[in-house]
Amino acid sequence: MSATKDKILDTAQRLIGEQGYSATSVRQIVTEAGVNLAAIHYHFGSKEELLDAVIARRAGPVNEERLALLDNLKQNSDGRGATARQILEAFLLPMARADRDPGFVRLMGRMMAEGLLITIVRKHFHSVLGEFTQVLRLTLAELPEQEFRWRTQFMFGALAYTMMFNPQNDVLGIGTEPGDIRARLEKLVTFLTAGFEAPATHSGVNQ
Amino acid sequence: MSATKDKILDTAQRLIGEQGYSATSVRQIVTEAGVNLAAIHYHFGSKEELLDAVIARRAGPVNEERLALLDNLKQNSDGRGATARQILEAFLLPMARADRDPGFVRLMGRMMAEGLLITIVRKHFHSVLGEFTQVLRLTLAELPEQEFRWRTQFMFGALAYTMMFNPQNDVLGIGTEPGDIRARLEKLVTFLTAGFEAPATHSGVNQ
DNA sequence: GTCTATACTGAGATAGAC
DNA sequence: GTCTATCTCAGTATAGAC
Repeated sequence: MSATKDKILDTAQRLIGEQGYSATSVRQIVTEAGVNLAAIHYHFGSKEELLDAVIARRAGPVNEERLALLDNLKQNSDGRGATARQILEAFLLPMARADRDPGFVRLMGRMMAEGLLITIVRKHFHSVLGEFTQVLRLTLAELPEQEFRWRTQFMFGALAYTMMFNPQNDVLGIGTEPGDIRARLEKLVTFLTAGFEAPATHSGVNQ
Repeated sequence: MSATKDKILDTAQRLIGEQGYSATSVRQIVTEAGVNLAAIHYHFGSKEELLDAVIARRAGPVNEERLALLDNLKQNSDGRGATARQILEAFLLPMARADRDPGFVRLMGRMMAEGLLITIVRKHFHSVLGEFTQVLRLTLAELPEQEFRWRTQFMFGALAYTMMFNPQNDVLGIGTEPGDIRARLEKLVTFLTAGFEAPATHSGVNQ
């Protein structure tokens, strides 16, 4: 692994996390990394594949910890299933481990929020997400299917906003303080647990 | 108001809502609208000001209905304040009125999610958002300040994802059905109400 | 007042010299 | 492995036709 490659990965993660994918040019990345423009094409093929490499570099450990925690839940909660809170903690808190590399958390939030290159995000997280929604579905078995799926969507939106939050450009202008990532995600778990456990919406035709 | 201007506004709203702001070129907009490239500069000045005009065209009625509903709540809930659910309904459901122009809802979701041109979104919605968070803060007076602010962030993330949802490019791949926008937002109100009313997170140093 | 043709700068991608 | 030159397409700007 060349030093050039690492410098590009580090710089790309930082700049894309701060500014977004589209707003970050490869020319800015190579300038700040101190390498040549064509180096990105040589090492990664394209801007999009560079992003893929940035995510691939850090996604593995996070997913491994998630699955390990989920396995623990499956074994220790014999009889009745794990609680929604336990499942959500197992899914969300491993991201806080990446706190040693906070740029990765922000980058993932950006990617989930922008929604354009979501195929790359799915490539690295789709299977583990499927495992979690399956377990969570059993715990919330009484919830109508559409209500459950929409709540999963709500979770992702809230998670994306939480991860990409940056006090420097507070999108809401409400003065939220960052705190460390773990404290953030713990607040999110509280919020989501209550949301998922709420009784189903009683509405008219469209359930 | 020229027909050219309207055609540009309609096409821009649709394409940006579907593809995102950065992924939509002004050349694509003028081609599909059947007008000349320079028309965007002539009528709006720039791509960014075009987006501003698209939002300005629809934001007014939504905000007026929001404030009217909030005023009703203030008057009818003498003694104790309005419930969190009532406040969230007054803030979220007026967007469903724009269901007659579903492209606007999707566009707003995109803009909130992308976060790059959030200054434009804030320009049209910041003051009404401030009114709502103020009223909601009184109802949830016992909640620690940081917990309340983070929950507002969670709300925005979930709202952005909900509004920009498009079954054609389901970002999570979980097969969520769209339903109509009102049914979606009602489910979101249920979810958010429970989340906001949850007891504060009991944690260590970082409250 | 509106619209068109055209040119300018900077982006990502790529071929080929070294 | 690295760099220069160049291609295409993006947003923008302007001169001038109607």
